[in-house]
Amino acid sequence: MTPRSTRNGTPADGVSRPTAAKTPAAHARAGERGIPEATVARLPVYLRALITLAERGTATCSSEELATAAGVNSAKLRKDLSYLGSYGTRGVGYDVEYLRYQIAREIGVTQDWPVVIVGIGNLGHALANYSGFSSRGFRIAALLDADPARAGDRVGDLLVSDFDQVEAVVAEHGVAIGVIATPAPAAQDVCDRLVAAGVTSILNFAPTVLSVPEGVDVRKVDLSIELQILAYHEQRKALADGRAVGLLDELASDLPGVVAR
Amino acid sequence: MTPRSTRNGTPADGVSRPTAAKTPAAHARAGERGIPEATVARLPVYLRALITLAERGTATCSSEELATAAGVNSAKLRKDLSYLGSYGTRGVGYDVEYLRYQIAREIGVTQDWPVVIVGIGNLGHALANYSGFSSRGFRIAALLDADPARAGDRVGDLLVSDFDQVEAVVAEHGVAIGVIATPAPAAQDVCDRLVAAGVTSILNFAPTVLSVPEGVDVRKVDLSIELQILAYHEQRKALADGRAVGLLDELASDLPGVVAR
DNA sequence: CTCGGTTTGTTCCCACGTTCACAAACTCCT
DNA sequence: AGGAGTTTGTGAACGTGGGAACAAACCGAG
Repeated sequence: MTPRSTRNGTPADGVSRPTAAKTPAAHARAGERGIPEATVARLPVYLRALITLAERGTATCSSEELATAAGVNSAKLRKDLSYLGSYGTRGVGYDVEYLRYQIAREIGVTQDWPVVIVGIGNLGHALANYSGFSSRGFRIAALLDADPARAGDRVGDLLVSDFDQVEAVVAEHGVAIGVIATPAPAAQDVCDRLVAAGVTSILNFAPTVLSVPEGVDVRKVDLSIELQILAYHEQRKALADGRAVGLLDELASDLPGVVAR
Repeated sequence: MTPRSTRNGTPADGVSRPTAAKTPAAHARAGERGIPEATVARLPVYLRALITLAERGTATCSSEELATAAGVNSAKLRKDLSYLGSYGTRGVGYDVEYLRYQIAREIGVTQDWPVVIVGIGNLGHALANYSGFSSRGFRIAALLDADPARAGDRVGDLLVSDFDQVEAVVAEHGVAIGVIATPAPAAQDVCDRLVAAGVTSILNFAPTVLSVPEGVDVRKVDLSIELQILAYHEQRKALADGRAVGLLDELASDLPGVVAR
C-alpha cells in the first residue's frame, strides 16, 4: 500500500475525518477547544437560518424558533451553541445579528476562502455558476480542466484554464480548498496533484474513494449513493404497506426449500 | 404551523429520518428487521466497490480487501454485512458476484426506480446527464421545470416538460422518488406538489429546510454546507500551525479591553 | 482423519451523540 | 422591590456506532 493512509469512506456523516481524533497528538489538539463533528456539521445550517431571519428583520429569536427554522430539536440547538460560548440571554433568546457573526467566525467564513474547481463538465459548470459560493465566504480562484478543448471556455465571468496551471494557481491565491468534479477514473490523480500543490481540503463529487495523506480532509458528495439510500427506505415502505407479503417473505427465507417469490 | 411535521435538517448524516424511529409505530416496524442507518449509508459504497472488483475479474475477496477498496475498517465491514445475513465463507472470503447481488437486493436496486427531476437549470442539466443514474437502478421518468421557456428543451434523450405535468407523470410511471434542483424559494412548493402527487422520497439540492408529512423521507445535499465544514477544519489547521497566534487570541478574548486582532 | 492456517461472524467495551429535565438567570409587571 | 413567567445552559440518562479481540468454521496438506 502507498504511504498515504486510506482513511476515507463516509463514516455515516459523509466526512472522512477519523471522528475528530485518531492519533494521540490529534486528540490532544482537538481537546484544546473541541467542537464535536456532529455540531460542526450543523453550524452552517444554523447560520443559514439566522441569515434568513435577519433578512426578515427579526432582531431576536428563541432557541425554539431557530431550531424549527433549522429543522432540529431545540435542546440539540442549545447544546450545539453552548460549545461556542454563552451567546444567548436567559429569558430573552439570541440576538440574531450577534449570533450570526459568532457562528460565521467560528466556522471561518468571515474571511473569503479561495477555491479551485477541477473538471468543468456538466457538474463543474453548475458548481461554477452556483451563487451560494460567493455569498457565503468562498471565492472561485480558478476553473481547471485537463481537456485542452475546454481551456479558454467562459463560465460566468471566469475562464477555464488548463489543469497544468494548478500549482501556479494554488500558490498564487493561497488556495486551501479544492473541488473535484471530474469523471471517476481521473479523480485520484487530480487529488494527488492538488494535494502536492498544497491543497489540504477536498470536496469530492466523483464516485470514488480517494486516498489522501494524513492531515488532508476529504468530504464526498455522491448522488447515486443518496438515491440508493432513499431507495432502501422506499423499498421498506413498500414492504410495510403489504405487510402480509413481507411476513411471507420472512417466513419463506426461514424454511429451506421454499422459494421466496 | 402546518400540520406537517418539520423533521428535517441533516442530523449529522444528512438524512432526515428521525434516526430510524420516532413514533412507536415506526419503531416497531423498524425493529422487524432493522438495519442501522449508518450501515445503510455504507451499503452503496460496498456495492460500488464490489462492482469495481467484478469488472476486474475478481471472483472472491476477503473482508480486508473489500474494506480497503471501500475505504473503511474491515471489522466495520464485517459487522455491516452480518446485518444482511451470513453471505461469506470462513477461511475463504466473499463471492463477489453473490455478495453484489445480495447487497443490491437489500438496497432495492435490482429493480429500476423511476425518478423525476424538478428544476432543469445548471444543476438539473448535470443531474439529467449523470450516467450513474441508469447504471445503478434508477431511471429518469421525467424532467420538469416551471419555466415555460425551458419546456420542450432536449437534455440527453429526454424532453423537459412543464411542472404541471407532475401529477400525471408520477401516476403514470409510479414515481416514488423526486429530485429537487430548483432555486431555494421554489423548493417547498415543489416539494408539496411532489408529495401530494404521491412521491414519498425526496432528494433536495436546494439550500432550504423542507417540511414534509410523516412517512416522507428527505435527504439534503448542500454544496455550501460541505464547503463550510471544510473551511472550519481548514481554519483550525491554520491556527494549529501558528500555535502561538492561536494562544494569543485565546488570551485576548479572556481579557476585557484587549481587542482580538 | 487430523492439524495448521485463514477468515468470518459476533461479543464486549468504549466513545460519541441525542434527549430530557431542571437550576440559574433574565424581563416585565405590579 | 418582589414575584411570576420565560428562556438559556448544562448535568445526567439513554441509545447508537465503532473497534478490538476471539471463537467458530472452512480449506488444504500430509
